[in-house]
Amino acid sequence: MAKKKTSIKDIAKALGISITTVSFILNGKAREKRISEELTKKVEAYIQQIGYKPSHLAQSLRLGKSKVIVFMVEDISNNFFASIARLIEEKAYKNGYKIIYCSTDNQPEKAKELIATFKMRNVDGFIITPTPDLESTILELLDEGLAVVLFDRWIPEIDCSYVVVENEISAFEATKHLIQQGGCKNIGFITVESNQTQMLERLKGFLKAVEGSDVEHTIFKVKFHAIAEQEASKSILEFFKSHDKLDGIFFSTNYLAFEGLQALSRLKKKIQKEIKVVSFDDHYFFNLYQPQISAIEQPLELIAEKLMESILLQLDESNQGRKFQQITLPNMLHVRQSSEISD
Amino acid sequence: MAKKKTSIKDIAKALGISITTVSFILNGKAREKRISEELTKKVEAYIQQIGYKPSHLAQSLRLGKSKVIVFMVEDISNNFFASIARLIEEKAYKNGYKIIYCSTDNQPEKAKELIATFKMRNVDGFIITPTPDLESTILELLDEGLAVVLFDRWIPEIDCSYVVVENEISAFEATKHLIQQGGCKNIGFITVESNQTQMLERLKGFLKAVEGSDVEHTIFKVKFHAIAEQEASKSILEFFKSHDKLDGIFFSTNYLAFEGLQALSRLKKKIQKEIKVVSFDDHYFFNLYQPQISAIEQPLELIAEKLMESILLQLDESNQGRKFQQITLPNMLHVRQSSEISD
DNA sequence: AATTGAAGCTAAAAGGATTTATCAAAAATA
DNA sequence: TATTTTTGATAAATCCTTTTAGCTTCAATT
Repeated sequence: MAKKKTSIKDIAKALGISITTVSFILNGKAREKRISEELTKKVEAYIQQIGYKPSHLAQSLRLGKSKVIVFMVEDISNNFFASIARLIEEKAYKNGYKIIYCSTDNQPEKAKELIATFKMRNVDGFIITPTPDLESTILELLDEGLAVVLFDRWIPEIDCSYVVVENEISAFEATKHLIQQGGCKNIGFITVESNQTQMLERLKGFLKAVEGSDVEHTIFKVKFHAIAEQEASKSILEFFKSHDKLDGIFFSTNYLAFEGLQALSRLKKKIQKEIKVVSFDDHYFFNLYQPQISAIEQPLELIAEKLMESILLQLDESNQGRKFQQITLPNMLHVRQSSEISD
Repeated sequence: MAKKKTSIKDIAKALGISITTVSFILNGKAREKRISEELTKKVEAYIQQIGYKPSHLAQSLRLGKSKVIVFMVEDISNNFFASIARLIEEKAYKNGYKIIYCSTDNQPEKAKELIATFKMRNVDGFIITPTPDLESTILELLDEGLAVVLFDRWIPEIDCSYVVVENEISAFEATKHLIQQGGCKNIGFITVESNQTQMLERLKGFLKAVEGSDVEHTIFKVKFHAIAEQEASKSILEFFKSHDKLDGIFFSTNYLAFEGLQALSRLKKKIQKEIKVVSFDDHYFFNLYQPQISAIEQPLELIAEKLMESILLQLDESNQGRKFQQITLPNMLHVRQSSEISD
């Protein structure tokens, strides 16, 4: 088995020419390096015939570029991240890059360790949803000339590329919608206890909308351990029990909404009739659920596109000068039954 | 920026010894190669101090192993595959392997192209959900000594490792359940038009259960283009309209069920009261839906575990001889409201 | 005839590791 | 004392490319 791969050396030997010549031809430098057209054709034909492909490993070693991008997210099995993974995949392959994924679980130590292992693998770039406490590590990456793009959340202290969405504005608008179209007078905002920028921005948008009005509001932050131990539902249930005056709920992300929906159904609360609901991060099921749940959709394709555009820009050797892009994309509120006046 | 990485050469020079010695010590061969304890300690201390890590690229080139496993699935954004991705990730990293993912969309050409690109990247192994028409490509991989494990579906013609689940038995049991506990007399089986082994096995199990009884049944295969173009829901709706006598439905996979649920809700069919429902591939949402949907859960953790076990076995150099494992795991039927007698 | 220039191709270094074969000095044996 | 063994370390080949610097040969110029 395992017949050993043919190398550029074998080709040179077979044709009785030098390795250098073959390499030049392979890299399309035949003209530039004045290799005769005749020889060029002959070599190309031979390469074609035996189906030779250069070793990426050797190329990487020589060139110091591995053509690998790391996609480091909080949890690759999460629908949002998996969808982005799917979308960046094609663009990466089209540009000759491969993608290695990994999940941090939002744990700084894990993220740092992963980054360290990848660095010694000579990867070229990182697409990252940063965990807390990651500034110095990311600064190091940038310092070493690696391509970095943050997404979903970002780090205010660091000047680098990122792709995020208009969290504050969208949360503001969705809250306004709950008030104006939904007629809510007492809204609960359910979020996670964490300092992730995207969550803080959503909260900020909510507060802005609610504070300018005569609407009452309550903020509930689900404890981190509750999410980890899948007790979020119970925790949210307790919250609802002790706040039965609420006539509107804003979930800061879809997995909280899922837990919340379960809690509401257990309490026999009638969504839409008794309580309006809207969630950040649209999901297939929001359409399927009865009643359908209003939600803010992030522009996945656009995010993926911008992510790749941004990282490829940094990886592009020919391009010099400032390469950082800071992109904030608009979302789209899907108004469904859960936040409309019931008839 | 980008201060160049220190190499083993630098270490040798700094300590005034040879590269060979450093390499031996790095690889824990100091004793075997009779390097004095004194020197060994000195070198180790220095390595520790400057935080040197060997270049994986150079190692890979030299050793012909890249420590990379390809995870090639139908669609990485699919919840099932993304979950497996998440689970194998840790085990891979723990064993020094990295995982590159890619999606085939079940297209043979795409799969072949991807495999070709990865081969020239010197990856060590493949975890694959095979598309149709992939026998020869996979045989080539095996022939070249690469580690291969198929999962989800397999290729009967090829003798190699795979990890699948008891599709037929579980489908049989779930159908029996519909008949016996659900009291169904006329069951529809909704599946995709495809020859994927797992789908055929599920159908087989269904037929076996239904043919031994006096229960009527109808098979409906959603056309491939309908799924691709997101017209599955419409197509299923039509099916339901033309088969309004059905009192039970078996969905061969969860995404068909989601579409089917939408169709049923549009038809105002009361699940549980008028029609029992069960689906293959359990999903978080089945618990959340009202009524909760009965479903067959695949043992994700176990699948992931066996996948890694099986591929690591093949990658293990020390182990020789037969290395193929053919594993079939049992599923678990979660009986929920949708298939129970309504009270 | 001597010099210059271009055309066409190649030797060899570099990139960072592993490993085989070898060597010098010290210790053990005859 | 002469010979063999052991100890401790290393030079150099190898993995497969890319790329710099250089080497012929032949034609053109002075």
